[in-house]
Amino acid sequence: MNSGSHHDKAVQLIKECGASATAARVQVLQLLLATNTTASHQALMQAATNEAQPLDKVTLYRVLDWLVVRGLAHSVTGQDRVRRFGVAHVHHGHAHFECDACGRLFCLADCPSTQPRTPPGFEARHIDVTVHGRCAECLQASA
Amino acid sequence: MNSGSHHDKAVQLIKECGASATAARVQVLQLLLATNTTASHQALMQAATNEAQPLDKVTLYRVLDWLVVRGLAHSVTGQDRVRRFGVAHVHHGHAHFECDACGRLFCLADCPSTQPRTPPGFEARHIDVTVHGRCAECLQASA
DNA sequence: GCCCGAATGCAACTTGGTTGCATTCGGGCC
DNA sequence: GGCCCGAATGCAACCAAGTTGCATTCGGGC
Repeated sequence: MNSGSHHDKAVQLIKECGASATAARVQVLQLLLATNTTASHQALMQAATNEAQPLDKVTLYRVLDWLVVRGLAHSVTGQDRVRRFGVAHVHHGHAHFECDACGRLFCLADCPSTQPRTPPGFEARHIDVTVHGRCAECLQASA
Repeated sequence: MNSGSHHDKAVQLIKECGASATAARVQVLQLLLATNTTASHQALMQAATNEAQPLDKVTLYRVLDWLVVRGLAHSVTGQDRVRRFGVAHVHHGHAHFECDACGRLFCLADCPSTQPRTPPGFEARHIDVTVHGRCAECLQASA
């Protein structure tokens, strides 16, 4: 994991929003860039602590909110009621894979999903597709 | 709302599981039958209280769990981290509509959605489609 | 009527998340 | 360089959803 380049990338992305790249923002975005799935608040706290850069849970919540509002991150709520965050890529028909065993969420390549009919009077904004099952890791672990 | 028939229907459904139709179970299932969308734990508590049949929150959680396990109800977690429950119908490709304004979940008729490719080593069990937008009520309210 | 397991109710607790407020940071201005 | 002001941070207290442990009650079989 090339954390140096993630650091630079993070700073760049934040600067592009016209905001100052504070330590907390850079750190969180860097952690998100370093994961290829999505990370829960808890996991991010842990990761920050492991890097000897512990950050306040409130700051983390606020930074995550900020990143989501700015469109740099996106959040998804799993069946376990836990929100998970990932870096945002431009995506349409964005699908997720949720592992029923470990609860982690993975982003899937875009999929050509047809929109179901909505009842009359309802306005559809976007459609969210989640595939449930077991991730490779959990499958191996249980084998 | 014909609550008498809902009561009988509830008793019947529970009996069909070979379980005793206790007051709490009948009441909760009856409430679920009476709603055509889904109801949160909180809404059910409120409804029970309104009917002068208040029930303990723990009992409600346990009854809901029981109903889900027995296949009489199903639960869905919304973006607001709140689980909502509805009566279960047999459905494949079952889609939901989640109102971004009021957070309520509606069941949509089955939809012919194509399953996205999963990464190698992943096992897909089922696919969950949720349409986001505004429900008729919230649209009217904001107009 | 008695017994036993299942169902219920209460209280205490855990977890994910929020709010309020005081402090610190950092960048523009003199 | 020093000052000022708003934004960002950190702490503590709080809240809501959900869970756990345990004592009590219900209800059906004997």
